Amino acid sequence: MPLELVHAQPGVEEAARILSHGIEYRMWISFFANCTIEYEGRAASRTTPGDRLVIIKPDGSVIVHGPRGFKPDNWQPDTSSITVQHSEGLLIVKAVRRRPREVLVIKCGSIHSIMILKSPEEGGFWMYLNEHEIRDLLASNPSLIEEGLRIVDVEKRIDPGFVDLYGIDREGRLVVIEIKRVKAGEEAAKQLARYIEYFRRGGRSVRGILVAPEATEAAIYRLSREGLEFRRIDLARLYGMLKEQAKSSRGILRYLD
Amino acid sequence: MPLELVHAQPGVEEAARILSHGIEYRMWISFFANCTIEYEGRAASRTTPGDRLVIIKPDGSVIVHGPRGFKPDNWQPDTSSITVQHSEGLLIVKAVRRRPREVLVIKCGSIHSIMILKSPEEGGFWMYLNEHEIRDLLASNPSLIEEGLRIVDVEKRIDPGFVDLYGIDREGRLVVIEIKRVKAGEEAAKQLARYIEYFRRGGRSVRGILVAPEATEAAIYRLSREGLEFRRIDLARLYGMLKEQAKSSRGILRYLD
DNA sequence: GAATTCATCTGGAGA
DNA sequence: TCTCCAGTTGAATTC
Repeated sequence: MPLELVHAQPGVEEAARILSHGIEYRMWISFFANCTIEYEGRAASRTTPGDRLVIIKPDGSVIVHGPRGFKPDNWQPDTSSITVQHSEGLLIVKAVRRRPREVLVIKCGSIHSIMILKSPEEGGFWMYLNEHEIRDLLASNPSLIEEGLRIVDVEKRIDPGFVDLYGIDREGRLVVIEIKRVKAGEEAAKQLARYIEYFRRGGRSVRGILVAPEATEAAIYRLSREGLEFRRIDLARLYGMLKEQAKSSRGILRYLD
Repeated sequence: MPLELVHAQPGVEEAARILSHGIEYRMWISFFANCTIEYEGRAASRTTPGDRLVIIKPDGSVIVHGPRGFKPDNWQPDTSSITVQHSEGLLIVKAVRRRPREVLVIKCGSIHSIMILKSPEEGGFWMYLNEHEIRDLLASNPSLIEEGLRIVDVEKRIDPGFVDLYGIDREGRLVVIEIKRVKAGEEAAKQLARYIEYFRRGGRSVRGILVAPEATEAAIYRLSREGLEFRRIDLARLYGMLKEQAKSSRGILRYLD
């Protein structure tokens, strides 16, 4: 049973007491405050005052969010120490990181509200269909790319980088396969072209296939210009296959449906 | 004067009412809940139940944090709609994005606490020494790179991408300059090589200089093999120059020290 | 520990 | 809209 506490409009002194206690007992803290942020480390920055949401997690991560967007205004992923002080009507939270040496200072003029959670529960884990899994699924089901294709190598290292899949088609020709989990842009086509060029320089005849859910116009054009091919894959279908696999093997993915 | 509200242990129905109201009036919401997350879009994922912090910002961004680390468990940066329902003892928050089509569903079994802020104030803005500023500083002080160098163009667009700085040295030769704010890896050297190749294909003799605080072994080797040069810059010195500039011009950077 | 690569990367600028 | 590229990128894996 989690223990939660909420505070509206605490004074600076009370807020300092609450935060110190929460940090000491590794609680999970979230508070709204009007504050400035100062950061010095790999870069240096300073902000004007504004309303922000400050999060301090049980593991010591500190994250400061502004009112817009996905990205935090500032953060400290792996703090070695967090200290709380109050002086001259300001609440000051200082988070220090050792390597690289970085200091984050949050100066709060007023604290609007504080929420604290002492949770006995670990966050649930999660799983998703990433490029690795797409690659492995295609490696074990190469007919999804082309009938008669046989995969010889996965993540084959060559000079310009890594070839996702490397196989032989039904007519015995070498096939280099580049996989993108999202819409493939021209850059992906260029990358495949670089790999192919490497093999052709070595005097080998080779086909190149870009595999992705979709591709931009520029990518398609670049592929055709380089004598390469595009093969569309259906992510939802692959996800379904993964779920089937998971069900039959009763593996880690059993939570999927 | 911001308006803030806090709620401890609201029931599912009350929580739904509070959240709907907050979203409708574009308030800033933060709540602790035991929940699962389902996401389908560019990837697909589902989690087991766990305690998490959910943030809904005035601009419609949704962020879900687990108890550890800097990165959120899940998010939706630019929602086109957020809906709140309750059914069978569950509070369900659904955030949908149009392009790319993505759906994020948060199912809460219990809500530990809710914090809401109606803030009249925009978050403060901030500034730091980024690659942009390094580039501009070097453009107006090219002797920091080389005595007698004259800058002709900044962010010059060519086919393979953008050239950071483009100039002419004291002997009248063309110079292409690639800047990195952090330690330059082999990829930076390759990028410069691609630019240089573009000019040399055009039949022009040209020097290439990689400018960075430091460079990896692989980068240095690649540079020497391609007949390119490396020039170390001192970030602290540039930062000092920036502060001097800011002081004398009383410009936007006056907060820096 | 350094270096390399991926990420639901995000975000911004330019054509 | 697409493309290119920076980021206090972070995080994981390999060397």
